[in-house]
Amino acid sequence: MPTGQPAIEPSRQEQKSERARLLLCESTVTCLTQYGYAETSISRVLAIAGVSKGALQHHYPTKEDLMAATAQHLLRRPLQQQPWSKQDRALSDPATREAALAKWLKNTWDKMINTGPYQALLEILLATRTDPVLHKRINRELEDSIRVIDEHFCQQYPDLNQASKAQLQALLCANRCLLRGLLIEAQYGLTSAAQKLVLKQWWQMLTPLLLGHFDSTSQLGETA
Amino acid sequence: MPTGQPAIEPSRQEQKSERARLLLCESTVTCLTQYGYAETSISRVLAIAGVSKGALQHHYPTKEDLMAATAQHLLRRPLQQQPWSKQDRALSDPATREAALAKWLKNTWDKMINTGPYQALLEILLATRTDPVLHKRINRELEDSIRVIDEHFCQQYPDLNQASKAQLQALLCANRCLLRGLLIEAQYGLTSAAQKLVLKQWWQMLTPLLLGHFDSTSQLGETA
DNA sequence: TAAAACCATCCAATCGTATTGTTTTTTTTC
DNA sequence: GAAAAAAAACAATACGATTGGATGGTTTTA
Repeated sequence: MPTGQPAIEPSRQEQKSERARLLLCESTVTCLTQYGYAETSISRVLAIAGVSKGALQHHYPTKEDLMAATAQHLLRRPLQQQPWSKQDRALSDPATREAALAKWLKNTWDKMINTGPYQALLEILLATRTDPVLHKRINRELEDSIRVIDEHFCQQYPDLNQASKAQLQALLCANRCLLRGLLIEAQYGLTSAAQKLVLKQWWQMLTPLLLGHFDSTSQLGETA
Repeated sequence: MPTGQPAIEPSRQEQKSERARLLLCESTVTCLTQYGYAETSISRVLAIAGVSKGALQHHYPTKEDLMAATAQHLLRRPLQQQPWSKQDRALSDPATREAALAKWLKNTWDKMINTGPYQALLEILLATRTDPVLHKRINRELEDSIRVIDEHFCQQYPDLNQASKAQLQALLCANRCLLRGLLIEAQYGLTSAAQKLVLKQWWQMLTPLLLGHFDSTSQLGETA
């Protein structure tokens, strides 16, 4: 039935609109990674997208609308990040677990943080510090995004008590922070070898603590 | 002898000039922390400093000059950071060492990273990613600043072989990165308690590795 | 025919910089 | 050592370019 449930298939106009919005957001991302937040202007985004000013203003009336939409676009991207293993629960073997975790850690850096889109997101994030209006528009989605990722990670653990979960979240937060900071550090005077060494060292510190919570009896590095 | 060696005491004009430059740089810092890089304009700095446009342009002809000088001003600040102990070498006792290190770690966060001036520096650093000209002007001083801090830290160790030093530098870099990332994370949805937990966890992971290099025999978490 | 998508142009405001003039300090010269 | 010339510090204003946003018209889709 073509029109059995109305609004189930997007109309041609809706498709067009969505494609246009996507193009604009992606152009904004390109602009942010290439020129930074301070130098990201409406006209520059327009030039990259190859559309007119009126088109942009039709979809996103103000620059703030465009930025909020772009942030949303960027935040929804990493949620596709795979968990430890494609198939659920093949992590009964400790060695498998460690390998899967190592892969996840590496993946987080290679495919999530150390990428153009994340640079763009970082530009927006830093800008929101001094832009309360934009901050308010993005904050909720941002917190949700983090929560989902953390939750997703924790679900790999069979049964997690409150204290263990708190520590895990702290470790995940630390991981985010370190990688984010490393992305910035990598801009100046950090050789590729030095960067690898830092990552190796960090993962070496992190891995046993993350794996430790699988056996509820042995909890390495317990806090308090 | 007042004029024994000429040009030893700064002339009145030089004093005036230096005071003006300092005022301008500090106003720029205020502007950066308050409004961010994108919203830091000449006129805003002028308003904060309370001087005329001509005055600024006399000391710093272009905005880039002002930013470079401000970055320099900010980079020279943290070098006053104290080492582990005020007096050299009172670290023979392991317990004293640990206490001194804990203090140093806490101090690095409280007095160096988690501050307005560092926020300002971070704004400039992120901006340099997409501003090659500014990047080039600042890069050397930036690298030097890091190197000095690292070197200063390593000097606390009596005799350090090459491998140990490499690991120490990786750990110090990781520390910088994590704290920098935490500063950004703290902007959104990170409770004060959660932040403390992350810091506590991180310091707990870091401390034994940093202290391990005092005894050249036992090297914890050795790499490769 | 109405609405959505898109385009071309215009607008006031602000950007960073250049220009010119005034005041203060330093240097030169008698 | 005081007057004159030079230079530095600072101020006021002007300038072209660009900013984000507004307006009115044209094409496409419903």
